[in-house]
Order: sequence, then structure tokens, then C-alpha cells
Amino acid sequence: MPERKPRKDAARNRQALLAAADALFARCDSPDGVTLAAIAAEAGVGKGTLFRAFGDRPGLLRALYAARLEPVKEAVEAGPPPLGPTTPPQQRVPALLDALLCFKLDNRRLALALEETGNGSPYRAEHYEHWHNLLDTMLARIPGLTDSDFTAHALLAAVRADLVEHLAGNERVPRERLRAKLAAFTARVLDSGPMRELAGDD
Amino acid sequence: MPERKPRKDAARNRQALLAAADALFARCDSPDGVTLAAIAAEAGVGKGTLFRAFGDRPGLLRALYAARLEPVKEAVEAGPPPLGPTTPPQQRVPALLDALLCFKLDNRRLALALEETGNGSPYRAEHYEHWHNLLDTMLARIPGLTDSDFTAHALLAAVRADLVEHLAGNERVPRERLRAKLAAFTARVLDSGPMRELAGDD
DNA sequence: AAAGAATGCGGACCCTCGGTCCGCTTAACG
DNA sequence: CGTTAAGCGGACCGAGGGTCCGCATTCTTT
Repeated sequence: MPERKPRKDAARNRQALLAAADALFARCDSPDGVTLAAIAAEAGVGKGTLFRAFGDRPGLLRALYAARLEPVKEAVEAGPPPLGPTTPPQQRVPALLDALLCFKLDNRRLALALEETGNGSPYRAEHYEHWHNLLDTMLARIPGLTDSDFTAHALLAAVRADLVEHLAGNERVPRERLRAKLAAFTARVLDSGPMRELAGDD
Repeated sequence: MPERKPRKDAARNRQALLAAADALFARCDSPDGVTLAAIAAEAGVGKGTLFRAFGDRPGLLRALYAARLEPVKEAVEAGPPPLGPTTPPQQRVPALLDALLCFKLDNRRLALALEETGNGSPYRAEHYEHWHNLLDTMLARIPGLTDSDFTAHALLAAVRADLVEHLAGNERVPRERLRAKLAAFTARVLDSGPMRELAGDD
């Protein structure tokens, strides 16, 4: 097995770098303003260390993003309703989108940085595929809903980092208002269909 | 009036640069692969000329994009139905989105390049605001549709260049199929609402 | 515990690319 | 045809991502 455990200082530096990057992204306005040299400096290590630990810029970003996203993933995969897997699609889809929106609101800069430095499109990022698959599967279970594939893309597009940033940051739409609008939109997409007139219960 | 007419060679070079950029974007896969030096070389002029003509990279991109988009804008503002202003929102909204989708399909690389080099978010680009305003206004006229503002953003997000590129380019979804999916999604968004059961005519 | 091996560190270095500058060219106009 | 200034080109600059390699630190072995 080629797996050797990493040295202690390496692990520590890795953490320091993640923390430094996080801090800098939170502090700076534009993600491009955060240089790798600056991150290394903030962490108190050399550039070489950074590259050894993460390979390149996207690598670092992905690592940070993955770390931050972990709790959400957890909550979706094994958490309690309405996010958890036991919830029926009709409620779980809106819950998921809301969770994603909240996540991006809480990690605005970081999400922005990843989606725009992600080397081209965010659609190649593994986590995108993850959410898309999940959403797609859930949507496919909703009766009367066709094209779950495209619909999943479209719904995810509604919570893209730069749109969220634009609305929350530039236009100062308050958090709860944004969530409400997204919820309304999601409901509109899910509740449509040919036989809407008889579904008034619950 | 401070407006002096430009010299003949200047105008010619400007055109040559636009054409060169167009060609290179069409040829190259990644928009980042197209450097300004390459564009200048392709056009047979020096870099200085390029910068004199367009100021900077985004400037060139915007100019190119605007030129390409002009016909669409024209068709929307003064063309025949279903794109023109005489069409009622219910039909005009899908028509507009379809036109936008087709445009991005026909100008994939270019649209990609603009949206990702547009210095941060595409949401600051004037043309985005243009389409958003128009869509917003149209949506507001549709009875039973709330949050026209957010809905407009969400619908536009469904035809973003990188998503289109992902679907048409990476996943090889054929043009007509994509258009159909978008149309279905749009219809779903528009046709929803509380009093769906009585609208069978047209 | 000491010594050898291997892993990791740091920052000088390189390269590419957007953008600037300035002396020369050339269109425009009288 | 001469004057003028708009325009041209490409050498040059600075910034930032990524590489490299001699030195330091940690792990392993006896």
C-alpha cells in the first residue's frame, strides 16, 4: 500500500492554510484579490508548502469548500427531516434548495471564489454533480414532473453563488426575504402540472 | 461636440480585431486560452492597437458580445411576434428565453468568455440588467405570478452560458431537445398557480 | 539514544499574460 | 505639399500562479 501517514507538521500546516484562506476570503471583497502568496503568508508558511499540500489554486478551494460543505452533506444524507432521506420529495426538494441557499449566504465569498475559479464551469466540480444527481432522483419521483434532469439544473442555477451574492450583497435583499422568494419559486415549479385542481389536502 | 470621426485605418483595425477575436473564440475550447496578444496577432496588428481600440479585455468582449447580440435585441424590441412587443407575456416570455438559449448555443464560446471574464459576476453587465428588466416587467403582467423579480433571475439563470455549454457541449444534448426542455420548464413556471383548472383554451 | 532515510519546508526563480508607454508612421485637411 | 495629430507597434512592466532544490524536521531502526 502506498499510503503513508503524513507528518505532524504537514497536517498542522494544512489546517493553518485552510484557516488562513478562510479568513482572507471572508475579509476580502473580490475572490481574485486573494492571492496564494497572501494565503501562505497569513498562514505563516512558504508558498511551496501550500502547493505541496493542495496542488494548485482550485485544489485549495475545493478542499476548503468540501470541508465547509461537509455538515450540509451530512444533514442531507443522514439527518432528520425535512432534509434527511426519509422525507418525501415534495418537501425535501425545497428543503435542500433552502439549505443550499443558506449555505451560500453564510459562505458567500468562498462559494463565489470556488465557482469562478473552479477552472471554467462549476459544472465539472464533483459536488455539483452530487447535488444534481440527488435532486434529479428526487424530482423523478414527483408525479407529473417531466425532464427532472433539466429541472434539477435549473433549480440549482437559481441558487448559484454569484446570483446569491448579487441579490444579498449588491441589492441588499434580506436573508429571510430571499429564502421566501426561493421557496415560492420552488413551490411554483413543483406544484405545477396538469392535475393541479384536486390536490388541496394536508 | 468632442466627437471626431475616427481614422479609416482605425475603423478597419477595429473590425479586424473583432473578427479575429470571434475566430479565435470559435476555434479555441477554453476562453482563457485566447490571449489578447493572440487576438492582436491574428488580426495582424500590435497589442497597443487592441488596447487603444477597446481599453481592456472586458471591453473587447463586451464590444463583441454587443455586436452579436444586436439582432436579438432588435427582434425583441421591434420585431414580429412572438418575440416582438405586441405579444402577450404568456407567449413572449418563453419566446424570449428560447431566443436567448439559441443565441448562446450559436455563440457558445463567446458567451462563455464574456460571462466568466466579465470581471466578477455577469450580473453587473449592462445587458444582463436589460434582459432582467424586460423579463421582470413581462412577468409582472402575468396574473397569479408573484416575485416577478426573483423569477426573472431564476429563469435567466436557466440559460446561463456555462450551463448551456455544459449541456450542449459536455453532455451532447441536441439543440432541439434542449430547447424543448427549456420550454417545458418555462411553461411549468408560468402555468402554475392557484386557478389552473379552467385554462384549457388558447 | 543516535544515526540514517525520507518527508516536508521555504522562498528564490520562471513564465505567462494583461496592461502601459513612447518614438515612429500615416491618414486627414488646408 | 506641409503640417498636425490620431494611430500604430512592440519593447517593457508588474502581478500572480506554479516549480525547484538545498536545507530542516520528523520518523524509523537498531
